[in-house]
Amino acid sequence: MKITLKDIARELDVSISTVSKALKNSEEISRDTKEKVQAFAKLYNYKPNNIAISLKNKRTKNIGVVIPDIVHHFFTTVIRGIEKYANARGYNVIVCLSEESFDKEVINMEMLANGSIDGFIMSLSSETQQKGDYNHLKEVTEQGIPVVLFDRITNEIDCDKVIIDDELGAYRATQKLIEQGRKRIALITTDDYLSVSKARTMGYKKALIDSGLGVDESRILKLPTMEMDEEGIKDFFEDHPDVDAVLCVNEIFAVYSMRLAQEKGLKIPEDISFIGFTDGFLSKYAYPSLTVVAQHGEKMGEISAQMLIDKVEGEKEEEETFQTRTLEPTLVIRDSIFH
Amino acid sequence: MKITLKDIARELDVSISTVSKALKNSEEISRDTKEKVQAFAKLYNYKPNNIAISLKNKRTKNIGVVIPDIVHHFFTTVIRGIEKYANARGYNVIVCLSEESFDKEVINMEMLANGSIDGFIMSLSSETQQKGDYNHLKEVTEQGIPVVLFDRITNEIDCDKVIIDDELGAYRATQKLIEQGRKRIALITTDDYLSVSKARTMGYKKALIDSGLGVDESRILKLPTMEMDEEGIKDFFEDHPDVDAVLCVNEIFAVYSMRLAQEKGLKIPEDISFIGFTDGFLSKYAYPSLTVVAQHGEKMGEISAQMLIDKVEGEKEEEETFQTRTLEPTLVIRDSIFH
DNA sequence: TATCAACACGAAACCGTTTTCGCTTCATGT
DNA sequence: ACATGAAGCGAAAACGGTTTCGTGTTGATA
Repeated sequence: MKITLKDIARELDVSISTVSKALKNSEEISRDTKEKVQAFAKLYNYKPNNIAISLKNKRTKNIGVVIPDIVHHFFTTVIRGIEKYANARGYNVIVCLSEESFDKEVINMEMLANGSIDGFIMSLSSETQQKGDYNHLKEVTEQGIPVVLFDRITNEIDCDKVIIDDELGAYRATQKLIEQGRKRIALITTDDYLSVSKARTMGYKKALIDSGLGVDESRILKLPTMEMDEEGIKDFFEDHPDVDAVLCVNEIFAVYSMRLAQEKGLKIPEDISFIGFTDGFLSKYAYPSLTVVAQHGEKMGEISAQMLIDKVEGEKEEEETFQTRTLEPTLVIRDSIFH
Repeated sequence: MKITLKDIARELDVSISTVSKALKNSEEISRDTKEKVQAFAKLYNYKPNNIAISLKNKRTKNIGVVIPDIVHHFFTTVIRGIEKYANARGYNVIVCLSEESFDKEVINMEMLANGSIDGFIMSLSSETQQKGDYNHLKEVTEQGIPVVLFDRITNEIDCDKVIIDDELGAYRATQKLIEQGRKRIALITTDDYLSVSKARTMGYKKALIDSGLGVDESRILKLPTMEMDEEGIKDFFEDHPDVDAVLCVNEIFAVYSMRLAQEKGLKIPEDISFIGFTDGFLSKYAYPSLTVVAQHGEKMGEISAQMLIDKVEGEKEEEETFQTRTLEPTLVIRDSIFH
């Protein structure tokens, strides 16, 4: 069905090399032959086989993206950023989901590491961060496959990294709430093994301490995972009827918390304020709309892709040098706090 | 860095064929040699090169997914379904975004069609459906590359298809609203060139007619695209202060409409009811929570992947036979209508 | 002792390209 | 008349595997 160089060569009674060169407009080949070959190729819609070229060049023009999850808005926007940038540079994106599982992460990487891709863009699964086992990443980098880590990163691996300043984001958000006179600010987060949650918790605490309010550990709810735990949040608010502001590490926790508050008859933001992380549809279309720390996922994706492709295409000569790009979070003010 | 058969052969002073066979536990090779080779391979962590195998087998074990968009929940869940199923069968998923553009869709397909993938799973871009130009699909199927179309499909192409019964979904939703005594039911949709919008509009009209209410075309708002058009919706409600229920073709239109209603002081569902399409986070965590026609995206993804892989791996002998799987939509009742 | 199967392995083709190198052929200069 | 060089093309290796077929050795058998 698909035509190859060999087919053209046979039909036109020339050698495969001649066809190959003719199609590349090589100086070596006469005008006549080139025209003949090119016309034939166009007629039969010849397109070189990517796999053969990959084998020859040892370059696939594929990049592997391994992320914990795809339904949450943040990761979705990152993929979009990666895809747009990568596509513009002629790369395809292979997406693998670890679903927060260490084993799946390992398996996915092994599948891809055997020639299918030129490099990885990853965000670590929670299980991986919890175990602290990064051997699969080490193996891959030792094989010379470039890796870019974004958002959920680790210091144990030497590679390029792209993050937002989560601590700063949480700090500013908390500060904003304090400025508006909030005194009893709760934090709904996840266990500290998630690098981002840890940083956000630190920012939250720092803001409280800097303003002289001090940290009340009981006002911090640490859920086991990023998965929604409606009961956990409900119980927390039962136990803490006095909180006047809530910072959440994602938008779902925040929007759900807002609903609980509304169901108890509280006015937002008059009685209680909310700020979340991730600037997705939920935040924008919630009622009231949610103030968030925007993570600029698409930008992160773009930058990750750029760093990876630059490394992939770069000369191997220069000794390895890794950089960490830190993006500044932005506070998007909406109706869940005072304007 | 990566070890090859040739390396092993040289080190162990045997031929490449022997190594290949030994690693596959061929009967041809003696116990001694097999053990020697296998031990060496394990020690140096030999893994066969996927690209070489692809070239030989003319099978990549990659499937190409071309969709208009990735940030909307529906497509996200479809990808997840595809990825899960495909991964379980040893396939990788290459995701390409057409971003509703005909040209991008064509370019993406051409990139992938030259050997990078074994088959396509696609949902048509709105521009493609508008133009009605499906030559890129024809070319691909004529090359013998299997295609599965989901959700946004066309009858012009012979291939496997997976859809939900959009007309039935809209019919049932409308019927539900009518049962609850609604008389002036609006529809917020997009232009009819989108296959799904067209079907949903038909279901809506059919329900109105069947119940004797009759269709008032002025109560149908056709937005140009699936993109949010806040002004358009706002104007529509200004012009139609009397509607007592709204059916929307996605969840964003619905949730935004709910907010407009709330801002005007209307009570949901006492004064006005809302039903959307797509059972995502927005619907679930909106306030009030939104009743929706669930599209079962993950299931669609799974089925699409299964149909595609079955076709890819199936014997070419049997004459081509294509099927269309129609999933039944489910009405998920929440607080935006009476229970 | 000649024959023959079984055994263990290697050579080579093949998948579809790219690319280096060498071989003709012909025109040019001396 | 003959070396020289360029023009135009082909052979072959290479990328990393799989697989078919052939071949040399061994031991058993007639």
